[in-house]
Amino acid sequence: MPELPEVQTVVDTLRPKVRGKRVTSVRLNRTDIVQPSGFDLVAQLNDKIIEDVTRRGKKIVFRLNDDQQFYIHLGMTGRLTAETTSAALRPHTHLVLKVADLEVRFSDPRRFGGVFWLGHNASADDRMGPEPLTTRPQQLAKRLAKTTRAIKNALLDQSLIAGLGNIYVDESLFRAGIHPLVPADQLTSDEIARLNRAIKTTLRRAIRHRGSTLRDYMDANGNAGAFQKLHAVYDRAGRKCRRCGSPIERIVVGGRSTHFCPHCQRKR
DNA sequence: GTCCATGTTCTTTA
DNA sequence: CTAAAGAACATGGA
Repeated sequence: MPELPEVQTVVDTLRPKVRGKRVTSVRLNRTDIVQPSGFDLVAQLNDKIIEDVTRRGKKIVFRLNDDQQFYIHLGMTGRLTAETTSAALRPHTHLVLKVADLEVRFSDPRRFGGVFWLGHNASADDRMGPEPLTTRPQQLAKRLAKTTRAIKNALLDQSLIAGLGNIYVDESLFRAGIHPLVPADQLTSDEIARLNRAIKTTLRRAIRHRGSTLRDYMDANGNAGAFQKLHAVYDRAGRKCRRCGSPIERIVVGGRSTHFCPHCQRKR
């Protein structure tokens, strides 16, 4: 559920509710969602002030008043919400922070997400590629030239470019008119310029529509996104291409379902 | 029962 | 040695 636009929307809705506020209690229901394992999250978080909440790739980064940092990754099914104490607790709620009159709750049925302590020294940038909203075409070109993998797989690699996932890679490739199986190092500079632009436009539109809700995603206020209604290819196999009317195809690339228009995204 | 899922990391293969 | 491909993780919905 959570790629860059969804994570950005969570941060945008959570930040005003917690920034500058003190964590007055910490309840950790499952210790195995914390990294490094065995770390005493409760002791380290309790009574700290949340100075800021920001996004890096798909990470939700918290900075505390003692200048320590940690991040929450939502994995596939994670939700991070700020709710009143009386709101019903979702199943699989692993962490609850009391912040002012609200509870910040992290729930995640599949537990692919988690809480990652960075402390003073570790950085949220570790093994992360550039932010796609500010990546320049030449920068993307240089990175793509280093791999023979299909462009679909390359764009999913967070160390190549950070924040894209299965939905927005498919949507961006459609907008750029590039077939998902083209080897990354064979894209022309023209195609890369188009791709770079398509990624930015797609992500900005998705953020404007508060992300895509397919099943689990909601922002910190519990609201679903609306961008799924505007998807051109993702989860639209067999339906008509919005541009040319051809049926959208679904193939499997690197174990992930991949959607594209065989007419608008020709393989060379 | 089967297959599939918005993600990442570890292991195996080439 | 390195890059790429595959398996694994855990749960729930169709």
